Amino acid sequence: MRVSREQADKNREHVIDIASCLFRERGFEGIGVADLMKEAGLTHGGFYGQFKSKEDLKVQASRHALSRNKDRWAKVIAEIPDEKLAALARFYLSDAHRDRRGEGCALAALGGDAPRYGPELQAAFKDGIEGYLEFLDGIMSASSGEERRDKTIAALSTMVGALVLSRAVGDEALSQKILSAAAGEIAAKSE
Amino acid sequence: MRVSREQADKNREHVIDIASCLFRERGFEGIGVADLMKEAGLTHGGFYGQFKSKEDLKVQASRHALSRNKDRWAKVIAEIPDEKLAALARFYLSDAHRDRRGEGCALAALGGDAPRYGPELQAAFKDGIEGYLEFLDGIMSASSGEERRDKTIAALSTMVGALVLSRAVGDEALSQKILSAAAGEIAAKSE
DNA sequence: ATTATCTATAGATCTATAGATAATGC
DNA sequence: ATTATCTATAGATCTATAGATAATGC
Repeated sequence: MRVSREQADKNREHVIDIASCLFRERGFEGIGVADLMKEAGLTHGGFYGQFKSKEDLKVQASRHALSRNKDRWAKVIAEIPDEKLAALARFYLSDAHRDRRGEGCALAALGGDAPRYGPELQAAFKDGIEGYLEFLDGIMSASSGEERRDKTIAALSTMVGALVLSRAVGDEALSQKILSAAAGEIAAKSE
Repeated sequence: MRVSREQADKNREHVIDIASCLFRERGFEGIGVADLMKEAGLTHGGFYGQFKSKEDLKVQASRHALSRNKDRWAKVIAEIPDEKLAALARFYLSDAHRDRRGEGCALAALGGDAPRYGPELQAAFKDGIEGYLEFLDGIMSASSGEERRDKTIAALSTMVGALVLSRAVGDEALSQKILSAAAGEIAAKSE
């Protein structure tokens, strides 16, 4: 039954990885500890040897998802020479991203739920959001200082809001329209 | 025990009203039927004489919240002669709105959860979002037709996204910064 | 007679823990 | 000897229903 310390570490990471997807897909309350562990190929009781509580996993899974999302952003625009923000907005506001909540942006998938939980989860989201803003600041061509930061914040807000709305309407035509309108506005503003 | 048909209607509306607040505050899964009914001064079992299921109440409470929010918007800008969109953005992106999830915009409070439920709930959100867009179209000074609709969609996305982020960070300074930056950008764009 | 609401409960599910088991790591 | 994981279960909670009760509405 017992596995090596190395394997145990891998198992824990695997649980965090699976939780980060299933929480984004079904919400923090949409999946239980037993089902999560089954999905990871482990049994229910083993969970509490690795995590303090389900809340603890919510925090770790959120940090994991936010960090992975940022890495993905960096990869997407690495090869693009200019108009980086417009390219990122197109990527973020794509059908593929909208339809894959489990792998997509944790801000859009779980940001609305974050304020209902404890300070540790909110700290995870704070760190995640600050990371995104710094990243966006780095690819913003326009202006500098406070003005740039304001534009960065507005761009992130527009992206997150549009993705949330495009997923909530449950209507393909309107959903498409929301994605393209928001992407278009961000591109126009970043010229 | 039995009350008049009129009183029964009032009771049902009261349950919907309370549910629309508590769902926004704690999430659809954050409050149970028994506690909801207790909050309304009724008993658990009575719920199923008024509603088909909890999911049914989620739909009705969402429609109720979205409709009330829109009425509120209309009142807020009724007296304002021009720069209506900027005024609405300041109202929407205020500390007061951020801190009162239970009475605030249902798109920001529950929009991220909507895609996890059935088509009837998504239809409620679709209708709500279309209502907001038509309303915003009416106060948009700039341009007309498709171009105006795009700007309307972007403005709503920015407002919803910024409110979600300002609530998720759990940090007063950053939260304030997000609200003011987004309000400023919307005002600048609507000139 | 009808029906809005009440009490009581079935049945499922959820988080967390206790104690056993068996492989690792000293 | 330690510990990662397992089985089993406690105890709480949740949705939904059954059947009783008492006031309304014909």
